[in-house]
Amino acid sequence: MTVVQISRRERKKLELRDRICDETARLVARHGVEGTTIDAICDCADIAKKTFYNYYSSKHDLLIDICQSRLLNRTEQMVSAALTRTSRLDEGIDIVLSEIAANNRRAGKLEKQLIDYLVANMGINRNQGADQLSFMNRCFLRFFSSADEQIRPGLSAAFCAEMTVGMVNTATLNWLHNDDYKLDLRLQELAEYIKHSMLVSASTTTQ
Amino acid sequence: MTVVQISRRERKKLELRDRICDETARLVARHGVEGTTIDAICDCADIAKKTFYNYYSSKHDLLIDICQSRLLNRTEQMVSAALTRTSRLDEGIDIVLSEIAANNRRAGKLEKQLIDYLVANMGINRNQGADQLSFMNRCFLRFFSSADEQIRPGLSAAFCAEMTVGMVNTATLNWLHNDDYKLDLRLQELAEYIKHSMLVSASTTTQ
DNA sequence: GCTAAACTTACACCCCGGTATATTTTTCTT
DNA sequence: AAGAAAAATATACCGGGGTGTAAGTTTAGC
Repeated sequence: MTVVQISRRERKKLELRDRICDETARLVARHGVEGTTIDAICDCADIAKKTFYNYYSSKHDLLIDICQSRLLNRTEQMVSAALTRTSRLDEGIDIVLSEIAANNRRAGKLEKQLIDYLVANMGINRNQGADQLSFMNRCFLRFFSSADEQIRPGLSAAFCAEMTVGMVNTATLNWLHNDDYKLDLRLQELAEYIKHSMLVSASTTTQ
Repeated sequence: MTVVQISRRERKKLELRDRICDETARLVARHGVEGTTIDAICDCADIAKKTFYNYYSSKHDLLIDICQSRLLNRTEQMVSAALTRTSRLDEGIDIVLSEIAANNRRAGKLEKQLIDYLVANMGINRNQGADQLSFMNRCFLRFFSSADEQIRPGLSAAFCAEMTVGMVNTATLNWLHNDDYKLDLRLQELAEYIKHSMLVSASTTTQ
């Protein structure tokens, strides 16, 4: 039955990698990104420093990995889910942006730290790995490309995707560093704006 | 005649501050931001490390100061200049975005390093000082506020300013980390988009 | 079971940003 | 010209990210 062609060695490696991530997440939730040292991570995960560097080439690498699994992939899934629920981009935009708002609203300390790290380091590909900004761009590119005909003539899917990412990011950043920033309202405003300016108005719809 | 109420002490302090900035700029142009160490800066400026920290509280502080004087203030002046040349926001947008494109096109290594640092650290106000993102927002807010009546009904000047900053930043970031990115074209596209979607079309104009 | 390869470990070390201390030099005041 | 205040200095140090080495441990495959 179990065709899992995975050796004990490989399995243990995966487990350890997970443990490193989990312990790091715990520490970041408690002490923030800057306050979380590699040594502390190694202590908690009960490994030697050198072992850590067998798994991640740098602290940045580790953090991006955590962001990828806990934020970026989630966003991608959200966008995909929106596309399966509707084939109309205007509805999709509403769904996605309101979900982003909801996620941020209920974000705990860990999530806020991660969002902060991620958005602030957007486009920093210190390492080989694909950078986060491109990831988001591709994610929204898939969204807009799924229905070119709903995009306003003159605009390209790539342009819409890039600018959407840029606007969402800037709103998120402003929210993170501005206590009285109303992210929900801004994203709602943004959704209206995007629908109105990037998409052809669906003739059969509200007002 | 010379009413300059500035003591030798104050003058020397200003000179030294300038020297620190200049030497840092030279080093950054040659070795990048990461490759420029405080020790190297102190060597070049011929001061003790402790003296450096009398002038700047951190490396970040210094870099932001350099960015402020060489990028942000320039942008602000550009926006102001655009407003004196025309009272029409659509023309202003064209002027500003094409100048940003031109500036980036002829940016040397130093400028690219600074833009990179600045955009990547947008919103990171590690220190007390006003952060850079707010600065840009205020800058464009002044722009849009100067002629509310030209803004599309339903949109606010604050919203337009924020989103403009976000879109320009994301385009800049994509350009920095993507060799075949056509920033000129994107910014042109963006200018058209902004004019069309944020501003009321001036009835007396082209097509 | 035995061996080779993969992996982990402890420990010492480098680099860099930033701090502490105690002393000397420069400038301002009068 | 002398004393006070401010600034600059050399030097040693700390903490954290990251590396190098040489030995020890686990695993895979026979």
